[in-house]
Amino acid sequence: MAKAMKSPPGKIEGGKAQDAAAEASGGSREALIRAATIRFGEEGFAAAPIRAIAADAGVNLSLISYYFGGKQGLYEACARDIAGRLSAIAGRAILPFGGEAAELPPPDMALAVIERAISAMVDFLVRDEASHAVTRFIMRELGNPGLVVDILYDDVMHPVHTAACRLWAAATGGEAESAAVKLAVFSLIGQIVYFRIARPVVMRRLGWQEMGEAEAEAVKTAVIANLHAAAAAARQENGMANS
Amino acid sequence: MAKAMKSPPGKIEGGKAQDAAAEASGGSREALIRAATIRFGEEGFAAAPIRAIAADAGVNLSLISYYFGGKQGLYEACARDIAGRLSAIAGRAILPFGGEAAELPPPDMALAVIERAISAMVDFLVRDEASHAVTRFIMRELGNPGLVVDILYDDVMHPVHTAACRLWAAATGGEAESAAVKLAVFSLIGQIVYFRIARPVVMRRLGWQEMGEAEAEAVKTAVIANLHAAAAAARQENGMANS
DNA sequence: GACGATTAATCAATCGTTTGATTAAATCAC
DNA sequence: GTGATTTAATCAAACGATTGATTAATCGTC
Repeated sequence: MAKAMKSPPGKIEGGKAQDAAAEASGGSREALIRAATIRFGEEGFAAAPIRAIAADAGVNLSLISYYFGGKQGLYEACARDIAGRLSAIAGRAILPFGGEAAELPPPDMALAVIERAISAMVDFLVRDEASHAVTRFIMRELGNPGLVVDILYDDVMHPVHTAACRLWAAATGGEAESAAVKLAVFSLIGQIVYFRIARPVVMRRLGWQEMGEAEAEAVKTAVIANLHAAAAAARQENGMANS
Repeated sequence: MAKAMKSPPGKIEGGKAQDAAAEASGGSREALIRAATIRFGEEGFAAAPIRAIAADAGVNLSLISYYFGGKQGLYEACARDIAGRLSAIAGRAILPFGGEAAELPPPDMALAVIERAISAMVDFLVRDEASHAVTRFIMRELGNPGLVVDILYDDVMHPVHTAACRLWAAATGGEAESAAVKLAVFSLIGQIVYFRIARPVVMRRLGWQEMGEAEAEAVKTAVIANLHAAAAAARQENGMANS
């Protein structure tokens, strides 16, 4: 079905903060991905008209077919872009301490690394407004697991989760690849993700008017308290002394 | 905008398991809600064509306008239907023990009630295939908080969460309406919900081929372990002796 | 036969895609 | 180097399909 499409026009255009329109020459491809990620994230694939995306990007409608072969191709390009960005963030944040090549720290240090990772994850997911579209993009895909989930899993979720499991095992004395450890780590991640997904509900129930620094700090405190409680229980289970 | 629409045709038709088509006479309204909940849940509002919904329900397209005033009205009817069903389930499961009218049980009993609620929630959310569409319906709405979220919050989430907070406070000695207790309860709920949302990722990482009884049991074990760990820590924090 | 329920037929609007033309840049021939 | 030729990038316009909604006629029942 999809016709052959042209390869990207050389320039990658990394840091410039130019959101609304493509530059005078080139950059249309990047502008489309930027605009489409927001639209797709906010409205979903079907509800986001390519005319609106093209208008947001400040380029002509036809360039979507030209560069990506169609709406579907643009969607997949957004997914790959998100996977790349998240992979870069995760690679910087946790892989140096829990990755396969990394030498694992002693228990209390491992716990501190996890604690810092939780803090960063809360800041990104719960506070950063720029993550809204990305989060919803991913959640929508998780509902229809397909190629995009494959990419996200292989590039981001699996390496990050594996590294976190190694750190958790180092902190509590378990076996990094055991089901119990994997599920414990998923539970921790789940708490954070939930505070993102159910944000409107949480804010209403807590009487919060905004999700600012103080509110994010309260969320961190709660999750980190659970982290320490679970770690203490796991250490006891594994016959490891609590510090 | 929405024209006046007809009120429902008497019969409510509760238990009959007749999914694909409306009954010989009447029941078109209920068949539409049933079919639409699945379509909207799986594909989202914009991506679900009313022609497909009508075909699934085995009724004529025009009946959507006739009964609900249009596609939007059908969507809201689905939301109210979901809120009603969830409210019934929750009312049966936790409100009798933690509701405002209920006399709170002693600490260990309160913990046991929470444990049972978690078990039921995992069975419903993670295992029951019929909950897929409902879950995704709700998550989509949480992304665009509006009238539907208002209904769900008031009818289901707020009463359930409040009851759970009362039970948690009874179990650990905290203050039921304190921010710490509310966040602790949200954390517990979040873990369960996450295992539903990220099911494909969890299954892949754990090497699970299906989400059967054994797998659900493993999830329960992990979440309940966190429950007890968090409760023990909270009791210590509040100067309450652990049993 | 009157009225609520249901139907087929049709409406205008919007969708994603394709087309053909135009411009700017790169490549080639000499 | 310079003019000719090819390629890449962009655009406005139009196409056919599908969308949600509406209409007027028909059915079935009391």
